Amino acid sequence: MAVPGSPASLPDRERNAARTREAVLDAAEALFAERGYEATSLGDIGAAAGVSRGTPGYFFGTKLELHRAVLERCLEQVRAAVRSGRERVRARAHEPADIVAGVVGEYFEYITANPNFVRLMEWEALAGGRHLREVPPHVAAAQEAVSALAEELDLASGDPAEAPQLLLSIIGMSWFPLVHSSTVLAALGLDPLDPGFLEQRRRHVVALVLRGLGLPEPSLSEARPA
Amino acid sequence: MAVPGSPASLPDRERNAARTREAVLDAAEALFAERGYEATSLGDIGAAAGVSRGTPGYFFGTKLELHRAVLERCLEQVRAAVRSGRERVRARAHEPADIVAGVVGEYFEYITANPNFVRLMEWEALAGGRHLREVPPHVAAAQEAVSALAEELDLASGDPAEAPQLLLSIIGMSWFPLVHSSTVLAALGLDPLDPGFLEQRRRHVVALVLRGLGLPEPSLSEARPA
DNA sequence: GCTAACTTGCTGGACGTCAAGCAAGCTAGG
DNA sequence: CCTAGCTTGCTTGACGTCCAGCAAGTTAGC
Repeated sequence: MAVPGSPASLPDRERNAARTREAVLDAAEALFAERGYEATSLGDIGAAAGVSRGTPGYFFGTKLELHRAVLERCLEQVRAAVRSGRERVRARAHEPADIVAGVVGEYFEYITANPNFVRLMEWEALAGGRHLREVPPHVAAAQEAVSALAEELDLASGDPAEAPQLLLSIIGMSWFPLVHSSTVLAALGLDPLDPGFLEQRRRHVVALVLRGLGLPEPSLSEARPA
Repeated sequence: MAVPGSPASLPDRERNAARTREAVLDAAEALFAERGYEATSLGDIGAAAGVSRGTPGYFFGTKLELHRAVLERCLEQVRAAVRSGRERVRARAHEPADIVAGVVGEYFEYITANPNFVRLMEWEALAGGRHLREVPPHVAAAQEAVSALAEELDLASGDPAEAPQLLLSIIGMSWFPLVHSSTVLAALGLDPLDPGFLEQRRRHVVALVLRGLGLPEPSLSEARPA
């Protein structure tokens, strides 16, 4: 594209494999999350990353391998976010009710700010989890969450055996508005991008979880996470 | 396939437009729910319905129109099921707590027995609701549900303004295990086809909803719907 | 025999993958 | 320093496959 002799030619783009690889990964994440695996072509990904249609294949070999790389990176990010969120909350709160409220609230805010993760998981779930199965971290992440929850339940003199059910409820309630913005939410006239709605939703989820545990409302300091 | 002169040829299939149309619709519902819109070809649908690859197009014109027909039929069925379920529960229960518990429980059992609906909605949601938008009943169905819930909330001296949030939670908690059987549930070692798990899940959802409303546990007669 | 109920052949487009090619640097040898 | 030769980064063309839609054909039933 950039003719060597042309004075008007852009510097084009410095050749930088690592940078290009990341750009492809970013573009793939956005498109896979938006349209799903089937409906996204390698050409689309290349175009979105500002490279040719062959470049994604050059770096990742096959479309499936690229998808796996996207899933893995995204899962690791969420796992890290939850871990650090939990530590942050435990540093400033000690009552189990406050801790559960804080962690659930932070999780809610994280996925709201990074909806790609939820959409990727949703596409993958509908496809039967065939690609995710080859991505190790997802099992560890789920079990980490359930055992952390069981720990708090135990401290709150609740039943730790309820932890898996409670986790399913937390995730289900948190993911739902992100996924169904254009169907159920639209039919109800709710706008999932409205900060007011999100704040209300976060409060509702936290309240349902706490009341479900028989725990009191959290103290004021936990009403909003940092 | 059936060679005209061949004596071994099957009686083939009596010609019956209405029956064939239904067969195509059934096959399309199953395949769209299973694989999604993009990954399902009209040829696959024809094969599953026991007709040629051109027959779906003959009856429904275009793939998109067939999809819309599937969505519409499925939505009407759910709407009818919820309506009749509500009437059935109200005929045998009068306390708001019992009614809410009964209707939520019946809804849970219906979608568990007919998971096609949930999967169709989920695919559609991820695709941006573009096809569902042209199917009128879905808005009415959602609003019907929220106003019914608001009514019960009002009777239970709860806040009717909480009805939309509560509906989102009920749907989110109920749908989640159906959708994520192969991802989150699998990672946690839970089997969503196990009746024991489903029973546990149903109780958990109903309990969370009731406690969220500040309502007591339902009376024994509502522990299991008819 | 005529119309409705299908089936079969065809066409144009899209996509994943592979392979060839080119160009921008890097490096060794002078 | 400078340049030949090699490596790496990326693009382009080609091939095989698949599919939706259309049109022409065929069969069944009245």
